[in-house]
Amino acid sequence: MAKSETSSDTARPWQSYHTVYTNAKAGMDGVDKEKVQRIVYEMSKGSKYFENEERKEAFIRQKIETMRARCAKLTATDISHFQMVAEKRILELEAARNLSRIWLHVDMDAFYAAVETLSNPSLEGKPMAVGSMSMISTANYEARKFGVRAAMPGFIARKLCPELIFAPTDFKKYTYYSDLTRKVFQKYDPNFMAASLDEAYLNVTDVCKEKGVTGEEIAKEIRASVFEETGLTCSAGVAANRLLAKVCSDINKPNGQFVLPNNRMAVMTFISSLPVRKIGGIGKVTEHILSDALGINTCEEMLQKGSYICALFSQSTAEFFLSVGLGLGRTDTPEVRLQKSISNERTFSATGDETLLYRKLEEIAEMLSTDMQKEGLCGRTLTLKLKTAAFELRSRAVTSQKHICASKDILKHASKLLKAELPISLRLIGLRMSHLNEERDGVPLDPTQKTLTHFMVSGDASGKDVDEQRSFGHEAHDISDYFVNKEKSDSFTGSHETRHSHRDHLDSNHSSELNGDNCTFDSNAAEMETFHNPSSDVTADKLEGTSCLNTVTNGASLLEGEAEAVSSSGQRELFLWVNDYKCSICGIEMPPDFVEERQEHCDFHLAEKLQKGESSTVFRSSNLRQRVVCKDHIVSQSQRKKRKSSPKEGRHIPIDLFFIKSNQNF
DNA sequence: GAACGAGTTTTTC
DNA sequence: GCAGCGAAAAACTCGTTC
Repeated sequence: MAKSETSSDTARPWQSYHTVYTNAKAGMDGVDKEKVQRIVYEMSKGSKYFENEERKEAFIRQKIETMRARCAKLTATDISHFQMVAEKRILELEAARNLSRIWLHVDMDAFYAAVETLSNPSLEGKPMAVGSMSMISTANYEARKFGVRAAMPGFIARKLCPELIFAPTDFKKYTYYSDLTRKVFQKYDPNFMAASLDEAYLNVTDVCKEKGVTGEEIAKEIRASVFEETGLTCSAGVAANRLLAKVCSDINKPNGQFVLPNNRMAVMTFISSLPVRKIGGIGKVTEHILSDALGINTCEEMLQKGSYICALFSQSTAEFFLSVGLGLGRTDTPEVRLQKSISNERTFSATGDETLLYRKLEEIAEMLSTDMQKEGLCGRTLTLKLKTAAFELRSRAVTSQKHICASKDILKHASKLLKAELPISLRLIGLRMSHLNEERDGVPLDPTQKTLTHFMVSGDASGKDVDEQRSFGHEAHDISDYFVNKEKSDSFTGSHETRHSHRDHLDSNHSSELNGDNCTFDSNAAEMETFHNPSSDVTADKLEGTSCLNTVTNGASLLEGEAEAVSSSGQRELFLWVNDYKCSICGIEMPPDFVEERQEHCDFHLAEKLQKGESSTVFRSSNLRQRVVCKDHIVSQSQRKKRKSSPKEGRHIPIDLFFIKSNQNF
């Protein structure tokens, strides 16, 4: 089943170099695949990229070997068991087959390239690609004849086709034309699903009924209409579900369509010989695994080897493969398609220069923030993606309790993550925000998250006062030393380099304009909440860095929220970190960056008081508001793993238990 | 064992 | 002449916590 190293591999080493470029794409039927593979191999070998690809390839081979070994270990009883499992699942899937819908997948032909040709007719008939020397986004059909295609580095593309003309990407233009096509789609399915700028799924069941026409006729009409509106051609696939419609739209590309009748026999015949790679969601790696571990190359074989699929893959993956074997796909239109994450990343010449790296990070944070604000999104989990000079990928994430979208907040957390990875030589930095909601910054904490802090400050656990009460306008934050130093050195402040459109550039070395906010303390970054008590001047004292907190030597520490003031029975009692290190109540020492542990420690003392029965008056009175809390809960899991909780950990009260206890006191 | 978070992998254009 | 391989999103896996 598996491909073993043969003598031809040694004689023609490029044959075992798996790239995505030999996968048949529309317009590439007559391409000399071996020649393309050889050129790609020869231009790549010896590079760091190539070495990394080889590492990845070896990893996949290992995975395949493991799977084959697992297959070999399956006993006859195992196989018969999994055969039954597969058959049962196939019957269930078959019972749910829905052939009542007519789905249309519309795919614009070489979209970016076609738009470029439209605006520059001299490109007509010439091989051209949209992109740059480092990477191309798409190629027209003339270029595809040479093996040039999307996701190929420009320098390889030029080697394959020396006449190749490059056009820079212009997303504004593509968006404009995309909008024109969408206006057409809208007429046929108001709930059409845009898959990308140049692709959409339309449920035309209703419109076919209304007009008394077939899916084929609607497809023709739509394609004609798109051409009329844009001057661009597209291809369409018509089938009973989205998965099949997508496969169908590729069959008669460009400027064609294919209709798969809505009957089981037609679907099964169509799917039987279909290579698995044609299915959306099955890419280079899955194809490789299915082929080399299980000998599965066509969709039909998914069913034939159902027992092995059920034995080797997770339930959801097995189910997907079996449904592919049956030619099943989604037939519904999801009511809401919520975006799960939003990200921005940039590649640049590999560097270990920390100043440069921080500058890049800052640019990306800025771009991400802009994108998020455009979309009206805020997120809780920030992931830093890094690609080392050796092309190895890493990611580090932090999850905050608060949804954020401001660049200064993003940068604050991103800086911490990056700082932990230094020194490092990088060629890419990316930032991704997930756990999105659609509300703006400053949303209240999720009321289901019953943190002690939240409970205390809101009084009624609703959290509604949190933002109103957040009053520190001049906090220091825990941003990396770099930004503090940067402000001092003024190496960026006041520079007014142009900010370019982030989508159009690879390897752009521009520096974004750095406004004062990014260099100075920001108002939200420390996430410090102050609840001012008219009878206490804690807030004012802190702001002025005087009197009651003068045991803390470092003024900045005060502003970082490293002090806690707890009021008890109207009598002010200070709880703070002496010398920014030592708990004033029990004397336990904890470094300043143990933010979460410190918070936990504060909570512990507070809970201790409550347990001693000292709490009721505190909670009943408005003095509750005078607690100054440090709420920076944002600590990466990796950091958490490294650090152990305070020695008092054993006495920590589970938060839910605490709620029960304190509610009893009310 | 479900939910969640972090980190990795895969796919797509 | 020379070196040189992207960006975005989501799924998946695994460990931790409750």
